[in-house]
Amino acid sequence: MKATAAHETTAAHLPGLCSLAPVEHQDFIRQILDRVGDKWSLFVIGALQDGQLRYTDLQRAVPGISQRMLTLTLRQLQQDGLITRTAYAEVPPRVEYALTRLGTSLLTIVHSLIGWAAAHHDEIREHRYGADV
Amino acid sequence: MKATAAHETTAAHLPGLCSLAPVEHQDFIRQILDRVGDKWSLFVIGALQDGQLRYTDLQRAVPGISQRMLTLTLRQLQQDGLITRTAYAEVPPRVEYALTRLGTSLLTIVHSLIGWAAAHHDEIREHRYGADV
DNA sequence: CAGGATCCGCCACGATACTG
DNA sequence: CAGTATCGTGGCGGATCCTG
Repeated sequence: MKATAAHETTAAHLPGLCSLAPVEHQDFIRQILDRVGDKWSLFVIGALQDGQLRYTDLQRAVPGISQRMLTLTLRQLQQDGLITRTAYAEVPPRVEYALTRLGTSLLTIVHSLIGWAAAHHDEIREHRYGADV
Repeated sequence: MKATAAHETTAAHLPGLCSLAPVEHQDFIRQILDRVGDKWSLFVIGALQDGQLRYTDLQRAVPGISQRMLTLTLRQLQQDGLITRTAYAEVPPRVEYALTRLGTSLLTIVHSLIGWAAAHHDEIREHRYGADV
């Protein structure tokens, strides 16, 4: 309400969390973050970094993932254009999944994140489990 | 890559998702990912990028976050050594939160992720909501 | 082999009320 | 102002069974 609070730069049109991004992109950022935060998507992407894999290969490549989650994750990733799905009309059926260019570009980011995690691994652990070393 | 196709099939001690990282780090990666994937932590970190903020400032800076979630997120981030909490024994009470060096380094990664999201914003949207534009 | 369909437990998260 | 305590819920994700 009241527009007049112009000189008050506070929250109104202010970056907000938006220090990160323009307000218009916020919910989109949220979506991307949700996807990235998905329990499995990054692992699936990681599993595909060396080339295409079949469904069962992925199951083995990502230990602990359930069929349901694998299927769902794959669908989401495909829908976002991060991976491709190629089904061959053979018997037994064969389906290959592979990263798209977009997916590969995301992988780059993921790598730096993993790299960061690995680099500060110990540092964080220290903080978590007793900072006294 | 898998060229040699050793008799020992890959799965057992194999990289697994580990294309991403050594097996020993897997659960740690998971933890980091969980934190990054947190609904709010990245936004809180982003809000702090321009300097320290107080509790209520953060509430306004991160629209939609509840007190409960803000408190929990802050605690986690602090425990991981990503932010610092400084309480002043005044009345009314005042508490300042700020990024640590570690937190700032993570912010860099986050920025590239946000940057990626912004850059491929349209591309992903196309894929999601009907690829026909 | 590559998935669909279904049931269900768990806990992350939100809303609300209270406090030092 | 800066939290804590408590309750309720959605939906994420696991397990299991079924199919083309």
